[in-house]
Amino acid sequence: MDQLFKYFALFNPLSQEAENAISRISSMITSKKNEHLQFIGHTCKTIYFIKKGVARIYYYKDGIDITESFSFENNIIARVESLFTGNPSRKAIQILEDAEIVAINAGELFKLYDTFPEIERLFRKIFESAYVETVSRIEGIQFHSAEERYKALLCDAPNLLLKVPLKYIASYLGITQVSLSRIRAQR
Amino acid sequence: MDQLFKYFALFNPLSQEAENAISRISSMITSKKNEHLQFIGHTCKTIYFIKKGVARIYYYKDGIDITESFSFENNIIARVESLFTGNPSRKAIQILEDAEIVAINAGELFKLYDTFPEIERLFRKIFESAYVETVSRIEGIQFHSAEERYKALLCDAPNLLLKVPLKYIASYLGITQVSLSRIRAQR
DNA sequence: CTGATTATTTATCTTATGTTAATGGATTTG
DNA sequence: CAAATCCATTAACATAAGATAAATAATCAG
Repeated sequence: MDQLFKYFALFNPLSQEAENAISRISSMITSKKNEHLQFIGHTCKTIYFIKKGVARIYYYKDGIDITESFSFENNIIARVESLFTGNPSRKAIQILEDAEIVAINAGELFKLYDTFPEIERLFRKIFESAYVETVSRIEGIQFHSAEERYKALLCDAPNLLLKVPLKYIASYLGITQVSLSRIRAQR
Repeated sequence: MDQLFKYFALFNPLSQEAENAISRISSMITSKKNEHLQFIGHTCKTIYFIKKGVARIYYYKDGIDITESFSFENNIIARVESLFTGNPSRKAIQILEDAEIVAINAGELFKLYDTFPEIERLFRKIFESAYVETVSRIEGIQFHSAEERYKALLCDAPNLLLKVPLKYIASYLGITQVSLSRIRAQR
């Protein structure tokens, strides 16, 4: 759990009691490549922290598997469109590289908000920063070609290539794997 | 201010004291078409609530005016990428239809978070829901043509057309106004 | 080791959108 | 009120990004 609390401290350091409270509603999971953490149709009731490994969120668009996002070590992953609305999610979470994960029970977490304003503040800040990232991703999608986005992605996450099949990267970029191959081929 | 507190109550109803505290750090503004609420390069220190009128956030991409978002009556507008980071914003806020606006001092508001957890919770929820909207907008941009996005936009905000010049809608959709005209022409 | 999955290559084709330019209507402003 | 500016439409043409299909090569996993 230490690793998790170090990550939290980047946003809002917690008191010992708050950390204990979070520990109590969390569990450690190990999961192997290609396994699912969450399935399509279920309502999201867990926030995951990736200690080690890689995961993605994906969904089906017209029967085609689309990767919405990747998450690496030392990051949170959650299907916010379900977590914050209570609606069932059309999305799934899948492990792409053997992973160690902390699973935080979201229902219990939200209850902790009442007794620990510092915890509410922590997650407010975490999701504010995720929100800001998402806003700037829109700009990237709308005004850059697939090639530019691919290069930007590599800058952002250079080890992505080592860990993730290209077909997932292609769908993340919004193109076919054939197109991605072509992009990679030029030089 | 009543209208604002009704809007707030949709997310998290406030106590009388909390409402008073917010009133104290807010001011009423009226602004005419084409005026600016916020300029490029300034750090965002205000959250606006639109009681009446229309506004947009825009920025320049390669010298071209791009509309990032529109906001209508009964909605919040803020440049979150600056508000949450403290960085100067590359974006501006402009009024598109004569407006009455409540301006909330963000610095003071964030201080209120310490004394009024209910206010922190309120804004947490407001921005969580904005975040969810933004996530789904990405899907719209990546997997729908400009034509589909235009139609979806009209569904979403039917009175947009009456209030906003088409050139702004075009840049919001990521296309030129010539292309938008062509899309509108077919039937 | 062998079948299954994944990646690459090539070739062809589609189509959405950009660019430029001309026009007429609307709106602002001196 | 007239001139000037801005806005939306239309047309003609260009183009380039990416889809699709099919065949091959490489890699992975049981």
